[in-house]
Amino acid sequence: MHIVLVESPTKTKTLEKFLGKEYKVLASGGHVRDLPKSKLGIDVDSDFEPQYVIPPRARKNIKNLKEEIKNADTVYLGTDPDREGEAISYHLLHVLGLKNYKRITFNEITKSAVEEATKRPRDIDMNLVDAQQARRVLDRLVGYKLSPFLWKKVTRGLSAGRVQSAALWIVTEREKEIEAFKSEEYWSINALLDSKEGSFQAELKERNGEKIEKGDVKGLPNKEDAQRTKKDLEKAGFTVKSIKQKEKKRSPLPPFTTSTMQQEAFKRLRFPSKVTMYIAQSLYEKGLITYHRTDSLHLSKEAKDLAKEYIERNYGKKYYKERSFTAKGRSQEAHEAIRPTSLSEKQGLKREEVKLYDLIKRRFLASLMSEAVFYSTNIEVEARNKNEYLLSANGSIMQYDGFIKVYPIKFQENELPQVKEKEKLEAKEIMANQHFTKPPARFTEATLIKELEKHGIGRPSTYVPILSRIDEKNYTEKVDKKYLKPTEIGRIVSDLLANHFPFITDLKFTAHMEEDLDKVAEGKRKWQNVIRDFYKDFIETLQKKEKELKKEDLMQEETNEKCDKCGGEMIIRMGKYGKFMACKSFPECKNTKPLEEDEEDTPEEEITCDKCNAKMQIKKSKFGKFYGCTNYPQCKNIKSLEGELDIKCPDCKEGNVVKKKSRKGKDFYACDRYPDCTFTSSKKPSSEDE
DNA sequence: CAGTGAGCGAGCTTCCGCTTGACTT
Repeated sequence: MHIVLVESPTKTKTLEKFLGKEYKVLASGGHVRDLPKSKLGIDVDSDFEPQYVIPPRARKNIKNLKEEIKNADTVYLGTDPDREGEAISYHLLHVLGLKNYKRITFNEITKSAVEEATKRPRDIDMNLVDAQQARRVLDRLVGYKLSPFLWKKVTRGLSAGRVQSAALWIVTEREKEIEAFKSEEYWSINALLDSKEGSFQAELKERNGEKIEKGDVKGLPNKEDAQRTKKDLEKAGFTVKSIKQKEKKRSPLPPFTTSTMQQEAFKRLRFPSKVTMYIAQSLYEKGLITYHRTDSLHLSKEAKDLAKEYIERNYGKKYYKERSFTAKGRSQEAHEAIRPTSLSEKQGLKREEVKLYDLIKRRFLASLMSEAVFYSTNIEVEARNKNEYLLSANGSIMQYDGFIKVYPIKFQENELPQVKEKEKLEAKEIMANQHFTKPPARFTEATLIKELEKHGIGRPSTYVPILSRIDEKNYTEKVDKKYLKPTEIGRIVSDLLANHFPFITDLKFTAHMEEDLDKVAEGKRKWQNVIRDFYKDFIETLQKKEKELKKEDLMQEETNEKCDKCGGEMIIRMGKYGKFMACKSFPECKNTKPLEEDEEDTPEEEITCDKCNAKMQIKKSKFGKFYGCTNYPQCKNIKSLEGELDIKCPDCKEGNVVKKKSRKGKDFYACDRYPDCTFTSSKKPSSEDE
């Protein structure tokens, strides 16, 4: 009897089928040995010797494995073929005290791949294991040294780490960009032009040989300029200058990785990353898709055959196109891309599972289908009056759908009339439109993951935990249930780290680390030397900053308030949820109180409650701000903040129209006499409409 | 497309990357 050890329990049954009765397949369930949770667990004075322990979670399984291997002839270590997988094998070897073992790897769970693997066993690659150890030790040193620094200098319970702090910094910097952004006005001009064959729209591109670009304030910066140009164009003569036509091909996107699956599932299905991964896990356990935590784009021969047969049968031969995908960057290629394991109809799936499965299937099929072909036309139009102008119109028609048949994408079809060169055109209408440049958008879960992946920060198995982390620590919050915004404490932590430990917010740090780890994996460097190089500078700045930075300077502000318990001074301190006022003589006096509301939250003029005549105050709720009676909870009267729309309700003619937010966060307009009047509208009713 | 309001914080916290089942009442 031989035993094969793998990482995921869901693989064991399939493998047993392939390997036959001589083999029993068991799972480690991830890592089986790690640094202790309660202390650093690294002897920094003794060549960074790690002190590994078996985490409580793994104890039971290890006990079971020990029992199982007792009468095994050979133990095959079949963990994933990457850095972490190699380390898991190494730890299994030690924990189980294996003598008779062989290391085998396979990139896909097919009979041939697995049989091949057992024929070619090798030894454990200690260089690869060392690269993992270096990664682990570095992350531990950074996390377990910087977090306590934050406890001392800011407030208890905070955390910092190579990955989470980079993520937080990205969110914080974007917020600063948005705050610093100054919106600028610009105008665009479009002409509706008549030709013999029909009319089309062209956009103004040049004036007297000077380019007018969207958002380029030098072009048409204001209404005056736009109106003057519009007037000039209205009396201008228009001529077709040139017509360019060409075929444009559009290629399908590669099949899903964890990251792109999360992005598309959010875009197309509105699934948060966590939900996507939960559903994917279930599909994987049912054997319907390949492994869902992967950064590989690889498709096996079996996968391509599957797609070929399906595409040719359902859409025709010319729709199939064989392609090979390789991930750019640093994919560890332990698995395939995410794809369906078969293409037969699936039954008994939950509604959400169907949706995600369908998306995965379409994306996979599309990746092996032919390009879509568009016929695109560009018409340039000259105009002349007081000034000379150049306008341009783009048309595009899909000639052949190709992959778009199964994976619809957004594109605009626009057919232009068959004009001829030098043809005179007539302007039916000249339209001047006002625009404003927009600030960059806040990150969503999906776009933040994309950004992290771009810099090689984090792994497929950690994308969701990273998001949870910065959320649980109250470093970020969601705006409109979707956009990430740093909280006050998030900003303080991000700025502190960026100012004093710039390596951690340097997005290239991880990439450099990976280069070093590669050298370790190739046997060109000792892992301890990589760590030592980093640690020397790190611990030096840490010690320097410990002395230099005083919590008082960072966090405490004086106030004019007196403590109403002991009469002492009140100061502003920092907690997990932001600033608050506390008595200076803590811990003798434990008095605290919240800070005054922001000025914008106190009404400009006094509002009195029309039920009990008490004052009303601005309150916040999950649905936004509103006026609440200060007599609460005795008087529960409330008023809407945005009563100043000055539009009478078209239904009851008594109440005022107010803007509200639905549970889903969408704006709508309603009567403020609700529930007496139940008028609603998604658009703003006009005031003249009486 | 329909409701609304806190008040805590200040001695044992914390990392990243693998992987899922759950000691008992």
